[in-house]
Amino acid sequence: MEQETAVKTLRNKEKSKQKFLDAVEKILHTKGFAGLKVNDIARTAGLDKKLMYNYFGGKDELIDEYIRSQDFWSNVKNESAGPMVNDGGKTFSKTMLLSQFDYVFKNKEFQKIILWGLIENRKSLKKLADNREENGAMLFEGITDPHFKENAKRYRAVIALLISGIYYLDIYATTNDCTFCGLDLKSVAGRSEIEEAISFLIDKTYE
Amino acid sequence: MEQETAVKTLRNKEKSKQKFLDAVEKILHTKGFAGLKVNDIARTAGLDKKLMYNYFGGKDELIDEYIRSQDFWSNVKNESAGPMVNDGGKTFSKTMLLSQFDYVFKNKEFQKIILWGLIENRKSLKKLADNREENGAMLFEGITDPHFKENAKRYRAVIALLISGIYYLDIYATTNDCTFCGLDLKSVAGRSEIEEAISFLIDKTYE
DNA sequence: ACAACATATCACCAATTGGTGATAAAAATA
DNA sequence: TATTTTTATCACCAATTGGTGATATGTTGT
Repeated sequence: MEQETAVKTLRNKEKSKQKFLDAVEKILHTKGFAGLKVNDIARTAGLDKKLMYNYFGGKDELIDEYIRSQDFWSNVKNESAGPMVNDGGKTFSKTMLLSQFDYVFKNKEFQKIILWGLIENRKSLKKLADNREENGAMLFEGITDPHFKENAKRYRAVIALLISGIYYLDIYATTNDCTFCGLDLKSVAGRSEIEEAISFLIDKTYE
Repeated sequence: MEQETAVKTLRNKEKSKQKFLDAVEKILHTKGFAGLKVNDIARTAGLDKKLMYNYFGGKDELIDEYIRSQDFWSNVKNESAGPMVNDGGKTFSKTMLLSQFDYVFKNKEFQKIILWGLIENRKSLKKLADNREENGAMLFEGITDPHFKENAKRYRAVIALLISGIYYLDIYATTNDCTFCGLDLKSVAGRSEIEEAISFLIDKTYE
């Protein structure tokens, strides 16, 4: 009995907190971060905004907790952790980049988070960025730096350009109907061109 | 008399309109587009907001006119239109990309405009994008498509990735103190790495 | 059953938002 | 000079914003 009632109470509070987090995601998905107003969040959650202050401390803390709850990078790294052959990270790099290109395109919430990192300077966003850097460091220091030796930094720069380009193109394709460099980034054909270019550039970098 | 003319210009419609446009730029530079509130714009312009409605029709029209007034792409293309050697556009591509990397980093207003294009879907922003596509088409159709022939689209994809990457990295460097792929994008050293990688990738693409 | 506590709602606040009609003040025109 | 038009300011509006104290409702432990 004690356990049952205790769980019940806990579940209610947690359920309400979750409703707020879900509301953030929903608004983020539909209106973008500009639409994240206190009253709207509460209305979307179906709860009084006072609870938001009680449970999270305020809008900013709620948003921070939402961002923290989206552990995008651990998802990504697990997903793309495939066979690790001894080719200096060539296969791994390709797989990672192509996987990112697909993942970011499909995950609109992640797009908003990325965009957010270009506009605002939140702690929680910086933490995500740090997380990304840490994951990247494993690839670089463990595999590609030893392989490229004196050209190690140039390889990092290539990856930086490609990841950035992938982010930008995916977000651009989502919010714009326009082409980019004459390529339709929403069509399978256009996206294939980008994928081939990614693969091509990695190959050339490893030559 | 000259003094009368001076008084004349004190009450000048065009000058007042310009004050509003300047206010948009100033706010865009300091607070970003989220700070573009009607009252703030009027206060920054040092004029009554009513004039904004009289002269432009409203905030949106004012902003559209500001965006239109920033003909970034014609500036860029004139700037980077250097010597056009007969190397299939290799030198031109390099110069253009490196020039962009520098230009966007220094021009914070342009960064905001680019970001804006990833968030909102304004007519005036679409027009800028169309402008960019038109300028690009001249390079592609006139020079690189004939050079790369069946691989023409892959070259376009490479340029798309590099331009996008340049945009993203420049904006990222401005709003974040964090590194990207272990590179400090604010330092001369970090930026040199990116520049070398751009040059390297173009070279490889033309091999 | 009952006190103590957790959960949730409500009414209300001050500040800010976008927006407008009335009107003053200057300039142009007659 | 007197009148009309342009330029600019002011006062005010309704709606929305973020935020809080008082209070109700339900749950738990004794």
